[in-house]
Amino acid sequence: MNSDSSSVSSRASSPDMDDMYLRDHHGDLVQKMSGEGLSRNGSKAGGESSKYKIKKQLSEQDLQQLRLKINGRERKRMHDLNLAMDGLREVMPYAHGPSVRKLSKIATLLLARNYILMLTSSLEEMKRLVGEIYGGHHSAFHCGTVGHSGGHPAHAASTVHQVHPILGSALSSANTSSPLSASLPGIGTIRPPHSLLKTPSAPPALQLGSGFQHWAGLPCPCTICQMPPPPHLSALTTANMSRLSAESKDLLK
DNA sequence: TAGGCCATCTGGTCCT
DNA sequence: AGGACCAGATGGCCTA
Repeated sequence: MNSDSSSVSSRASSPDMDDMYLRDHHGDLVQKMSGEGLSRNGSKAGGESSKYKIKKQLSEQDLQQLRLKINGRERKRMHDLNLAMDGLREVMPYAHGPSVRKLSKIATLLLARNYILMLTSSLEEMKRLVGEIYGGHHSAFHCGTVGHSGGHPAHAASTVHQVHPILGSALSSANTSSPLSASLPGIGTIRPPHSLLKTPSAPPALQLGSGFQHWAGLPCPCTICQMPPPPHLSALTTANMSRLSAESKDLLK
């Protein structure tokens, strides 16, 4: 799961390495506690001196135990943070595989930010376009609503149909040359950081939504789905994805 | 070999 | 008081 743990297995991240770290840092620890370390606390504010008194009452062994306990907590906290970071990497539109180097933390965060911005921009643009095309009489997301699905067995039976078929076809389209790509101002404002992503190979094309199926081959009974989708919509999201992919490539340089 | 990335330790600060 | 969070320091590993 945690790819870091495998690559870092030789490091001291494994719990059974605590002893080694105790030995490695033991000298430093003892030196700080018996010498300059504690007196440094005492030289601070009055509150610190009280702490110093409390600490001084503890035996050296107790202090070591306390230090180990604190270190362990901190280690666990950082491991949890790394797990969350791995979870973020998993949902990023980025190639995952043994041949691809893992995104660094900063690259993951920056790419995630760009991704969110891109999705937000795409969503707003799609809402606007659907509003323009259908005059706002028919919500673009009606198929997922309870009210609309009530009378249609296909709607009730299908749990795959989470987005409007038009959006689904847009998501699954392979066309990358769209005039709409130029009409997405938010996309153009997304700027990749420089030289933060590195990989031996370029990331594959993004294929979000490629698994979408329109009613599993059945025609959607609603009025919108019986209309042919506007041709320019078919490439909407793919264009955005291509943009994001290009940005990812820039990040990978 | 330099630089990037990372894990860990450590002390300080804030919060409950 | 104890725990969570944070930032600085340190050292190891890896790559260009």
